[in-house]
Amino acid sequence: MQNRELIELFKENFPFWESLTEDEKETFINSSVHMEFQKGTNIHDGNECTGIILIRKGSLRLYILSDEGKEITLYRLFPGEMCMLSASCVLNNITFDVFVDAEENSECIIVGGCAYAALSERSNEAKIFALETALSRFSDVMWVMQQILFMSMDKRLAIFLLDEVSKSGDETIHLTHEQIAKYMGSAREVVTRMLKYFSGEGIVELSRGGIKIINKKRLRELTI
Amino acid sequence: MQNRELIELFKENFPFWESLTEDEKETFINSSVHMEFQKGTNIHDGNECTGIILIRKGSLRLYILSDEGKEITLYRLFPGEMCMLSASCVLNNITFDVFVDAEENSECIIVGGCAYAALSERSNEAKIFALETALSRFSDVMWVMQQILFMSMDKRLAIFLLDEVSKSGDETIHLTHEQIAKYMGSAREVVTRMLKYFSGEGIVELSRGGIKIINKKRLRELTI
DNA sequence: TACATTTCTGTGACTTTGTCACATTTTTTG
DNA sequence: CAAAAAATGTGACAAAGTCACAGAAATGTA
Repeated sequence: MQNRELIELFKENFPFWESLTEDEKETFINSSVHMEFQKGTNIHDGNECTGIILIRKGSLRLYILSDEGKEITLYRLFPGEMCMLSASCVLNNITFDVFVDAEENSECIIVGGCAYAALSERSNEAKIFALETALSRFSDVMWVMQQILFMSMDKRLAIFLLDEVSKSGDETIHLTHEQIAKYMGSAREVVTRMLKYFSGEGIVELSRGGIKIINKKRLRELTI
Repeated sequence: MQNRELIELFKENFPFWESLTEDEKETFINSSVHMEFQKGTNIHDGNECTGIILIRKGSLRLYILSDEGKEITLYRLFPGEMCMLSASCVLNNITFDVFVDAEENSECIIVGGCAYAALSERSNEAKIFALETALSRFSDVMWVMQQILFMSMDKRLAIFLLDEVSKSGDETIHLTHEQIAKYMGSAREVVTRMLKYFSGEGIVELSRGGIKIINKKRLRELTI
């Protein structure tokens, strides 16, 4: 990737970009790397400070992990979005560990956490941006938690399926039950059973690796 | 409360205090009120922007609430602590509703949210302070969520009881099963049953409104 | 092509946790 | 002291997660 392009990207994504000195801009650019990740690989594991991840292509999944290996997906990241929680050394207030995996073959720009941390010592704008970006995810996470803690499986699954359809524009969702379970913080068998029930009710049509929505209205009713 | 005392309090609690102009300080003081709350009353309900709550005496409980009335306690606030999530108009990034109740008869200083919001438009320090304060609770909430989502009841209850003892320094915990269930995001019957089991194992001794820890070692083993 | 392997789905049995209904006990209050 | 309120105890049941394993579909490989 050309520097030209990188600068364009930073200009779009970091509102404080223009307020930086030429030196600061250069340091910022030099501390950034372009990386490609194969589908399924782990990008960040909560230990070291990976840095700020800007997604260019593909998609990432951010999740927490229990000792027993259970995963709860907090949110997913798509092109144009940014992952701030992977830059632990920028955010001293964040003490919990998150994990980030590539869901698809993905291309990212990673801005070194330490470089950003140093910058945010000098620039209030940079600091505020990091805090606001992180804090805005707090609300996303609370939405996920409220779903898991307060809603029944049928409702949650209905919400998930409708969400997927509206995201991709495709009436057929190309995900395995296992993947859906991970996204929903549930178990594969539970998803299988509920999908089978939906299928029996004529709401969806199941095939290996695919779920076709055939009665969106019924599905919406379930989300009420 | 005297202004003198109030200024002292603000100096201690707001790191940016000294950087304010005399005018700003005055506005800040004028937008603050001293309030007392009876045990059990609701202080903030997620609708309007109550403001920043500084706890002087007593204790508050911050929780989320489902449509069906189920509560999940996110954290509790004690004297010297501050509640930023009740100042929704300061934090545009926070879109979820929290509720705050007085657990005990409590005394608080409430700083008007709009006044703070106006200040944080001018003062980066004030803005950063609000963001950092809010963000630091993100980690607390994640700890609660990890407990609820990943740990078994016996372990969670053991952690809770030990926590209570170390907080109060009293070997007897003066809480009802109902209260404990609310703090833990569980049901009263579940707490009753588990406590009965603990009691049968000789770990605790039960009485109405009280739980005496008699085998702390066993309790600690449960938390591993 | 044929066979082995991997991935995905289906299912019954069981555990844990939460819900509901109601009984019993203890404390508070008029 | 009686009545009401608050706290606790308990059985039956429901929902969701876990475990074990079976079978189907896709993929890889000789």
